[in-house]
This record gives sequence, structure tokens and C-alpha cells, in this order.
Amino acid sequence: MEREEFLQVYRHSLAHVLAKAVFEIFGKDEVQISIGPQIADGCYYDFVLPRTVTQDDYKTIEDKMREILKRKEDWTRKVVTKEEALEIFKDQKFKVELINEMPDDETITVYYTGDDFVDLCRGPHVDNSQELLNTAFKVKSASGSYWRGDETRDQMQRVYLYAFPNKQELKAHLALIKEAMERDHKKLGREQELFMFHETAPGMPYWLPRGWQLYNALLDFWRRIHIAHGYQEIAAPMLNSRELWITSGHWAHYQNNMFVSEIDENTTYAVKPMNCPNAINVYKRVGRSYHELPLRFSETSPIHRKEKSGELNGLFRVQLFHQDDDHTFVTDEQIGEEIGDIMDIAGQIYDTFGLTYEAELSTRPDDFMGDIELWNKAEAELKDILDKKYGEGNYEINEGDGAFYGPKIDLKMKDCLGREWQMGTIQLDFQLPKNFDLKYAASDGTQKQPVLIHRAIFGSFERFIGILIENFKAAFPFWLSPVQVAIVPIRTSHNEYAKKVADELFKNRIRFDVDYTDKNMKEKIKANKKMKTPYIIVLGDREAEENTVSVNMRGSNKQIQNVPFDKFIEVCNKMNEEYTLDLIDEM
RNA sequence: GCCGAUGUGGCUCAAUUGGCAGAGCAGCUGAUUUGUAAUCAGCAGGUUAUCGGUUCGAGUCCGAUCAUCGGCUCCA
Repeated sequence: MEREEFLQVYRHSLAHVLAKAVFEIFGKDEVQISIGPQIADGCYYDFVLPRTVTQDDYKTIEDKMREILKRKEDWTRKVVTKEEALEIFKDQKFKVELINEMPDDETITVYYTGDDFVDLCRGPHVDNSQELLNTAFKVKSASGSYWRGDETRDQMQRVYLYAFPNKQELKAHLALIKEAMERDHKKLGREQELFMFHETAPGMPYWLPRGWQLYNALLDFWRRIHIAHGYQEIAAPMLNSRELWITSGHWAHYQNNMFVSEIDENTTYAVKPMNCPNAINVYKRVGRSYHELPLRFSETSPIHRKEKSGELNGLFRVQLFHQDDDHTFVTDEQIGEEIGDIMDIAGQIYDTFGLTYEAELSTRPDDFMGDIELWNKAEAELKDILDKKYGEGNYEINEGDGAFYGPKIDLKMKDCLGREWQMGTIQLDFQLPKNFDLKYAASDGTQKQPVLIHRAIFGSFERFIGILIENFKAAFPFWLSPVQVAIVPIRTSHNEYAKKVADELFKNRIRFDVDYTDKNMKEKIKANKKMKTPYIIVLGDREAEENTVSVNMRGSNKQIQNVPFDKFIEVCNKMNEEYTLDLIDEM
């Protein structure tokens, strides 16, 4: 923690130096400064500048910052009144806005860096610039941003800085970034022949044979767990006429994200961006009774969402994807228990991959709809479940950030560059049941309205597989691997035994690849190592004679010789059945 | 959508101030028959993302479009 505070002071102070440097480079009257917080690996500062910052400016900025540090200026903290603050920053409109929003009784502090630069700030900061002389920093990037994150307000330029206490740490961090780039799922997806994109279908992945093997292995795993928890899978149409989307509310609130096609003047169809309305159609097929609830309709149909052009990103942000979706219809009383069961499933699934994640609870917004009693009860139950599962305070609460139709729990994970992505989501919905006038016959004979739970654990197969690729660096657990076993006959004379081995693997539903060509053994092994195949089994005279295999295990340089073939099959079957995370080397 | 960058064989990268588009790997053909990450030789592969402009001449300069990447916004 001490180190954290230390970093905080340094990074935050460097942000001030950055702003001062930008002032001096572009001219004080030409620059509007806003805010400069510290972040995980440095800090940034947002400006309005007379021209765009480009890569050519990075060095200029860095040099200017160093020059400023060498002046060894004193930093002075000053407490000022609101009026004084407004006077100091009268030419800085963003600062004026911030000051005006402060309560009248708030203590306002400003920090002077030398005599000629002052920033509105709570601090704390260094006392003199020379304390920063040994720090290491580097402009990471410059990009656009919006004042207060609002795209309708001023477009600003954000300059990001890597900032560390010393050169060694900066160097280590840059090496880490480079290493992380090796995990990039876009790069590995291409190298490992998992998926591709084509410019005629932006943001819509093509799954290649190997990638589709992995996808299906994941889907099988997901199905087994959900069947065990009483889920029933459905598949619904991809197109529905406009009327359905008007009823659901998507036509009014989500149209910009939908691919819409006018068939003729009376008929407009839209490709579904979500599965909920169709699950509701299935619910409404017959009259429902409380005996049937909770009723869980899971679905992994393709869905399409039209995104703004700059938002696409490999498998993490696509326009065609498959959610591991489900719509569960419950009574008010069943909410708590059902959410608890969903959290158990989520835990079980993430644990299988050894993935870490963060939970966030989003609560009632101002423009909520529905019964406030139900909201309160539901939120209390969600909190209770999260408290039990993670311990009080070990998850984030976003007050007022829930959807207008209900509170939600989001589960987030980080990619190789530390960017956070929403994966799982569990959303309560009091609105759609109303829009579609859903009913069930309650035990007292009255007709009641069910609550709808939308939930996904992977989030989407696409995003989740992207995370898996980066997490495992494409060296997947056996059960997930596109090709699980590669068979390498040493000479073509061993093809006969290789065929026998292949047939047996096939019978056991083990995914294999066999190379019967007369290429030399080393080439065949090299190709499979490149593809990170878990086990490469080499077959020659000895193996054919003794009905054994010689196993080359991924991640290990030594071979496991003379493994009885049926023992090898047994090990493979075990990993497939138990979804084993690590490869087994005892055989 | 906004700010910035990038786009040369399947992949990784060359190509002097504008002056004949080149290599390695992968692929194909042949030789080699090999015991755990690169056997040898040969061949083929390109309208330099697309469209337009400047120029005697454009991969290189200018403009537009498309796609991708880093951010912002939005989101699973």
C-alpha cells in the first residue's frame, strides 16, 4: 500500500508536469486543461489544443518535461476560497466548471509548480520537482477523448504517460507489454488458424475448422453443466418483423444497433440483436403455471448488433456473436435462490479455466420502472448473495447504474493488456414481462406476472474465446484443444500402425491429426509444436511391435517412452471427462 | 460516430531524395527414408487495400473510400 501511495503521488505529480510542459509548448493562452488522473501504469492528461498531437510531438513533450524537472521548482499547496479559485482559473473553462460545481463549504486547494503553473487539485504532491528527477516516464500514446466522457461535449486530446519510479521499472513494464502482445488473440487466432475476418463482413468472425472445434468443445461443456441445472435449450428465428421489436421496446430504444431490412412497404424485418423476445414467445406458447417455474430457456443463436465504426476489436467487440444466453422466468419469491444457482454455475465455469474475475452490482437508477418494493427486495437479495460469495465489500457497487428495467450483476475479466471486458451478466427484468403481458397461474388460482432473468456466463462465445486464447496463450487444456493428439509415423512403413491408432482415437472421440506423408519426422513434429498440440505421439518399429506410443507432451522437452496405447487412451478420456486444466504427464 | 496511426505475395519484413517491386518462412515439384523444433535442389506466387489526382515516371507525394489497430463513447 505504501508503494501504491508513492506511485500515486509521483504519477499524479507527473501529470501536472505534463500539463505544464504542454502549456509551454503550445502557449498558455492556446491550451485548455481539464484533468490528469493516475492510472495503472502511469497517468494521462486531457487538453483542448490548437492542433493535434502526433507521434512527432512525443519526444518534444518528454524533453520539455525533463527540462521542467531540472528547474527543481518548489511545489506549494494553497487553500483558496471559491472566489479566489474562480479568479485564478478564469481563463480555464473546464476548471471553472469544476469549481462552480463544488459545494460552497468545500475546501479548495491548488498546487503551484514553480510560480507560473497552477492546477486545481486535492493532492498530495511532491514538495519539489527534483523528487521526480529519478522517475522514468514516456509518452505512451495520444488520442481523442470527450470532456467528462460525454460525446456531446468538447472533444479533447488525451496524452497518456507511462510513469514509474525508475528506469528499470519502466523498462520491465515495456518488456511486459511486449510480452503481452504475444498473447494477443488476434495474432494467435491467425497463427493458430482459429478464426478470420473478411472486409465484406466487418466484425463478423469466420470460424475456421480448428476454431470451430474449440468452439464446439466449449459449447458441449456449457450444455452439460446447464442440463444438470435444469435448463432447456431452444433455438429461435434470427429475423422477426418490426412488430415484435415495437412490443419489446427495442424499436424505440435499440434501433441504431439493429440491422433492419424493409421487405416491402408493409413489412420490415430486423435481425435480432437479443434473444429475449423470442424466448418470451416460447414462454407464451401455452398458459403457464407456478409448478413450471423457474422455467429456463437457454439459447446460443447468432445475434447481430450494428456497432459504431471505431468500436470493433477482434473477437472482443464484434457485430455477429453468440451469447450463452438464457431467459429464466421466476416468481418474485424465487429470485434469490435462482440468482444463487446462477452464481454457482458461473463460479464452476470460471474455475474450470482458472480465470479470475470481478463482480459488480448495479442498482436502481433514477428513471427506474416497476414496483419499488420489488426493486428493494431484489437488490437486497443480490447483495446478500454477493456478500456470501465474495465477502462484504469484495465486489463493486455501482449505485444507480442498473438498467431501468431491473438491477444487475456483471462479471468482468481483463485481457492481456489489462483492459477490462464485461463477460457474464445477470439481469433482473420487471419490464419485458409487462410489455408482453406475461402471466402464470399462481397457487392461489390468480394470474400473476413472472420476473424475467436474463443471464450469460461466458457473455458471448466470441469474447470468452478471445479471453481464453490470451489467458492460455493458445496452449489450451486438453479437452478444449482443436487437435488433441497428433500422430507422427516415423516412416511410411509405420502408416499401418498409425491408422490403427487413429481409428481407436476416433472411437474414443479424441480429436486427432495424422500425417501419413513421407515428410521427415522432425518436420511433422515441428508443425505440431507450432500449433501447440497437447500430445504428439511418435510411432516407429518399437511402438508398432509393442502396441505402445512415444509421447511428446506440450511444454516439456523430454519424451515419455513406451506408453501402452490403452493407457494413453485412458489418460485422454479422463481429461475429456473431467475437463482437466493441466496436461497429465503420468502414463 | 470522434481523435490518431497503419495497410507491399498466405505469414514476417525489404525497396536511397519519386526511377526495373525483393527476401526468408509457408506452398508446389523432384531427390532424400530420416527416432523427437528447420535435409537438399528447383518452381511458382504481386494491378503495392480500393478509387481518383499530381508527375515523363508513384509502393513512395496529395485527396476520397474501405478495412484494421490504439484510445474516447458505447457494449456481451
